[in-house]
Amino acid sequence: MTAVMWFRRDLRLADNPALLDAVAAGDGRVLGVFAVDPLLWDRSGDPRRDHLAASLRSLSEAMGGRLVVRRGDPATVVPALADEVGAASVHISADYGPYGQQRDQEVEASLKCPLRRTGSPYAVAPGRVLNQQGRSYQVFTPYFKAWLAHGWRQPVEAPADVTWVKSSGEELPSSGDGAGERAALEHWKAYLEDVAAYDDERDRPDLDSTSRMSVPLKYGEIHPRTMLADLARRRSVGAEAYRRELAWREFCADLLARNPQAAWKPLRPEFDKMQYEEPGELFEAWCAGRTGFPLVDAGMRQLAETGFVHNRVRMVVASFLVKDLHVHWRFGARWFMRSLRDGDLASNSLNWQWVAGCGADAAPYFRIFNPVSQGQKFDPDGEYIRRWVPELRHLDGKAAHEPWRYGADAYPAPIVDHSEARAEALRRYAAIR
DNA sequence: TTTTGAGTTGTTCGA
DNA sequence: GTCGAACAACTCAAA
Repeated sequence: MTAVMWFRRDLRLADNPALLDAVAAGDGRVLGVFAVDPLLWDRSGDPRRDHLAASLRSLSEAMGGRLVVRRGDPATVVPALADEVGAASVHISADYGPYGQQRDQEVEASLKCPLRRTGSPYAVAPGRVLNQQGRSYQVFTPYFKAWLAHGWRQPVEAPADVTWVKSSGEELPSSGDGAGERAALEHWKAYLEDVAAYDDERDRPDLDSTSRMSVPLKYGEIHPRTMLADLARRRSVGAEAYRRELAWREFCADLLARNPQAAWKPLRPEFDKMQYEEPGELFEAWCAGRTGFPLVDAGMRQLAETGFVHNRVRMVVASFLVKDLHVHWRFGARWFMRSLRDGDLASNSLNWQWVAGCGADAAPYFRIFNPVSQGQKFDPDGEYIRRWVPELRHLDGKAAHEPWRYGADAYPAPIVDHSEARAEALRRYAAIR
């Protein structure tokens, strides 16, 4: 017999229980497939497409070049391959996103053999952490405590003996540098040496001392269970703080699984009445990094140039769009999803909602980031600004955060008055209460 | 059953 | 310059 392992966002061989099940079901003979879904591919920006292609290349190399990549609707591609090899079963790691759940049901309906779900991209699958009433949590801290108490299994090894079954498929790009399971593990092991400093330094975009694990996690090049096992061996405040961030990722996935509409609609219904501006010139200035606020522009340019933005800066640019420009968060969320290499629907949408004040355990409406003071606080020497905004490289130290005081002809003037914009945001929030 | 205290990331204002 | 208060409303768990 042969089993099919349908890879999606679990592009690794180690710590992959679904793959172990496929190997067992196929008695060692497994056909590994990745279906390039045009619906998802066309919606992704270049950074995600590039990374996915490179990661598939890396996975295929680890499989002796036998990963079968086919382009097309998974509901056609996967059953066709299963027929081709007379598969006993098709194996997946469960997807809890709104699109993925529907797609998997359609594939299941088209298959002649069973679709077996084993594991998920999370240490604790969405829907497993429940309060005493048997419902999902709306507040992070109690969720976190229950998540810790729930616990997770230990990582599992890569399968020892697999005969990867051949079939025809698309050519993969030749370069897989920096992507894939091996790169993810090497990067993670190196980062672990610094995780103790995470608590103190993670908010500093100039130091760039975050783990950068969002991309490997997005594609499942590593499983969070592997990371949690490593963190458990390191008792430090930094390791504890890092574990909390992994739990936030799972909290977001849990919320989205239970509220599929939360991808683009506010969780709190009163926000349907919130007054927003249509995205126009100001929105375009935000996208392009030409708002005249150095920290906002540095972040948006880092995003455009690299497909990544430091976490602290993501909050600042998001707050600026929603609370200074009064544009609906979904436009920002959509821009992020197109631009980010690590773009994950659950983390992206729920964190935008958190900033906008309409999500679960959301930031209070009166918490409005001041882009200048955030810059002075978290980029004290202005280095992050000078790295991404060349027009301001002539300004020393903190002066880079207030170019209007020190002169910078090539740089735009602020497109709004922050103090007035803040007051307006507070008025609009008051109106829906 | 009811009450109480606590809860990711901030800013401004006035003493 | 430093410091505390105010800026809501609601969920959840413990008492």
